[in-house]
Amino acid sequence: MLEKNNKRRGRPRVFDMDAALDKVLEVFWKRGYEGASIAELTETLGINKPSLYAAFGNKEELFKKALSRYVAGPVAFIQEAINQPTAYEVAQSFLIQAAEFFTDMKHPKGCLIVQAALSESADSLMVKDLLTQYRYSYEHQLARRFEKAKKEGDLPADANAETLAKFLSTLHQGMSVQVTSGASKRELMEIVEFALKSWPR
Amino acid sequence: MLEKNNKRRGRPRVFDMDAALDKVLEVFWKRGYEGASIAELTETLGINKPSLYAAFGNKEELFKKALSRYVAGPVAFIQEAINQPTAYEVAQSFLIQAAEFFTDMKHPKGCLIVQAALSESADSLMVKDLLTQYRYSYEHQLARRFEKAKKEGDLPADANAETLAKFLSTLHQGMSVQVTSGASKRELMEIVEFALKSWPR
DNA sequence: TTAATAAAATACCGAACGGTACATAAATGT
DNA sequence: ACATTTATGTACCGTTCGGTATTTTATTAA
Repeated sequence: MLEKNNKRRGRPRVFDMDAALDKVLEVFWKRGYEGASIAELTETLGINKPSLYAAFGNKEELFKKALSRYVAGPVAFIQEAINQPTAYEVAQSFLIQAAEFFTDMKHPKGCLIVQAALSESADSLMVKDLLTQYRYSYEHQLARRFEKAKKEGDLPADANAETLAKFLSTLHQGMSVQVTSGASKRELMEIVEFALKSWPR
Repeated sequence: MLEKNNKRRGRPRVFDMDAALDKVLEVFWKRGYEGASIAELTETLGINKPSLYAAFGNKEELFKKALSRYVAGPVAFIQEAINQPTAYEVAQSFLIQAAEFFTDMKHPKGCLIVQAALSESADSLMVKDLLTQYRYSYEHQLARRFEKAKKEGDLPADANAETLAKFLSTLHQGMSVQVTSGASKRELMEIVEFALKSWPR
């Protein structure tokens, strides 16, 4: 097994890169991509700009690295939802966990992937498109899961897997907006409960 | 009746203020509050910065004036929805018109009030809070309408008017995000149709 | 002990940001 | 004709933006 290389040559880095990326993620999460300034990021980390650029590249690369930690960490609950045994439980798990996640006070409210870059602007175009792809990717995973459910018989044959997935995505994205407007976990749960009433089974 | 005062003293303004505000609105709509720069606004209007500031005040006041035109114009469809005779038709009208509005190619996609200022940042804080109030106000109008529907009997007595209103708001806000990701009118309509299946009546 | 390496801190770059001082031009009131 | 009023164009304000050149410092390899 590979041992961590503690004997790197040159002056040792004074900050931990993974911990730094988690802090960076929080700033992007709160401020959005364009709203997060390099100055705020470096102040948060307690380092100078050249150190930031040397370690992570420019702002866009930095965002992508923080985003990778986001999808590998906080958002992993989506896989748990998809692995539920029935379509109904998939939907229920997805929405309930989203409601809990969005209102968890251990991190900024709402979803980074939904809110970090919604508007059209010249220099955030790549980031906006990247986040759009992520949203579509999650939606597509849900759709495939519901296709499987149709074959397994826990969704009626006439159910539209893509519409069901898009409905969940839309509700998820709306909940992310709601929570930035101050909606509570309890309120989100009531929405979820109502939304699941129309679920076909 | 008051006649339009065509004989104002001093050098006449070279642009029409209402038409200018409509153009300003489009820019804020596309770019968001912070993403819309004074430079882009003045270039769009074909005027210089001092003219803009003299006519409308600073960026925040300018946004508020453009927002007033937004709520008086494009978003007036909400009143039409609220005036429908039954709760179900209110919900149906609200969502269908939102789907049409969001995908209308005559103006930027999505909803200004939902997307213009979602992130937390120092100088857009007032605007963010203002838009949050607007969102809450619309939601509250829906809730009151559904309370009325309960009294009139076209909603069951055990229906929760606030939850129904919040559900519609959430879906509306999610649809606004969906459309900036490229969702079509047809896709939105399928979501709407599905969402209305669970409507109590 | 010295060379090589890599990260640190300082200081700076041009461009864009929101906003304004000031002189000028075009209209009306007297 | 002339003062008054109001909008215009130019030129500028200080600040912040993302990003970097350069020097210094701390470590390892030889």
